[in-house]
Amino acid sequence: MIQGDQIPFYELLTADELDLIGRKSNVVSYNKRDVIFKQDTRTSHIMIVKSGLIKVYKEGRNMKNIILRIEKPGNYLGLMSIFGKDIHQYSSAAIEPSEIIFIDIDAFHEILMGNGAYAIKLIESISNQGLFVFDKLMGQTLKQLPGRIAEMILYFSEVVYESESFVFPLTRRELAEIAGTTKESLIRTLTEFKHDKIIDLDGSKVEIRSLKIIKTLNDLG
Amino acid sequence: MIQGDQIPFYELLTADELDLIGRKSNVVSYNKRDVIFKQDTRTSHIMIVKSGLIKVYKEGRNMKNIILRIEKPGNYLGLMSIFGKDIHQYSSAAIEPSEIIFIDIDAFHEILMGNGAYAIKLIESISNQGLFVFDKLMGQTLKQLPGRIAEMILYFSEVVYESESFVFPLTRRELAEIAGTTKESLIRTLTEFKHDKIIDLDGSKVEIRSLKIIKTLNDLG
DNA sequence: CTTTTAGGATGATATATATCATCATTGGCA
DNA sequence: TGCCAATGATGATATATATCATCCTAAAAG
Repeated sequence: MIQGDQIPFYELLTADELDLIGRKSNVVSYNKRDVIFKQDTRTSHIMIVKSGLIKVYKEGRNMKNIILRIEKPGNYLGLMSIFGKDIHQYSSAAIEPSEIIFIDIDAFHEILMGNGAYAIKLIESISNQGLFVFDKLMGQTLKQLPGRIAEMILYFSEVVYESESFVFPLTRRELAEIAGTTKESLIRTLTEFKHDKIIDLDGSKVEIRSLKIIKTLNDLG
Repeated sequence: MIQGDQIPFYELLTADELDLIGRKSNVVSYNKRDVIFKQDTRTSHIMIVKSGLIKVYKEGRNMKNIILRIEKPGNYLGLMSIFGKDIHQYSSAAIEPSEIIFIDIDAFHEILMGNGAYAIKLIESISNQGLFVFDKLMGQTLKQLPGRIAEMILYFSEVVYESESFVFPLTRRELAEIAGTTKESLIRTLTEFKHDKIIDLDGSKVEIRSLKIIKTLNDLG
């Protein structure tokens, strides 16, 4: 069942609007590795992450992907494609068991038409997603490998898990797809960080030992 | 003076709303190379390009910038920063004599609050800007130099000038900042393209001689 | 239960492109 | 008018990181 408070910025919605969403939506469960939507397919619903963790990625030719972001519960999924084109411009898949709320697109439009404050919140949200990719583009273009790996570690630490110790939820190959490199180069850099006592690394378990150095690497490339 | 039809999607605005914008806005002229707003300053107005050509760029340390997009008349400027943070996340400068319409941010908010259809258009517009950067990120990450230079040439040909012959409005250094490389590498690749009869190049004058090869380079990286 | 496959790790090698250096040309601007 | 700084062009060299190869382990598949 859908609770009102699972909808982002629900406090800006009236009881009627929340009720409309309740009637025009449903929840779908996914297992680890299940694809939620695939690049180049038509958009059909507004999606919200209810639980779990989702990777959003773009698929390139020759099997090379790049992971754009990791979505946590309480965030919209695929908004830019839905409003920008009506073909998904990227794919998404569950990286742990997850639930997604699907909302009818017409009902959502109806709400936006009548609720300017909510529309503005959505504009803010999409703008921030855009700015996030700007930063990622800067990182890719100007930083070299250690800086980009530091950026990836900080992303998990500050954004995804909000902790200095966590477990990578992805394979080395996928981590490389976040940092824009190959799995070999990622592994090498990670073991270097380990030898230099910047992080503790045991399999996928990570503990940041010098946040300062990580941040410096991230800042100075 | 501001004409209603200089406002993007003005057809969705009422006479009253256009009048409000007219009263709450003014036009500023810029010379070539003038900075319009600078990264890390506070956002203050909604901006629309009335005439000219604007580069939008992010400034990195050690004097390395990357140019995100070229804005033409009839487009908003800096929207993502205005709605996302309230500090500009990138800079913009005129690359030819230009005029910018500045609209009071509160008046604009007021319109958005009451005009859902317009808000949705804005959401669509910002979404497309976001998707554009996604694509750029893909290009930067997965393509090598010739592919990125081809991408840059296609950008001018298809988006900025809508013609297969045009004049680069930027220096080689700036062109390199679009393609995410150094000016030397850009120059080399451009002269290669010239020798391979893919383009004619005379100073900044460009004529695409084989659109097919350019597109193949762009697609296959 | 064995075989295959995917992930992780590490070394050797190749290569694309950045960096450094030089020189010619142009265009502000003093 | 003449000078200095910016731009464009090209060659030589350095280097970061991709690519290729191999090995080990664990999990999936037959």
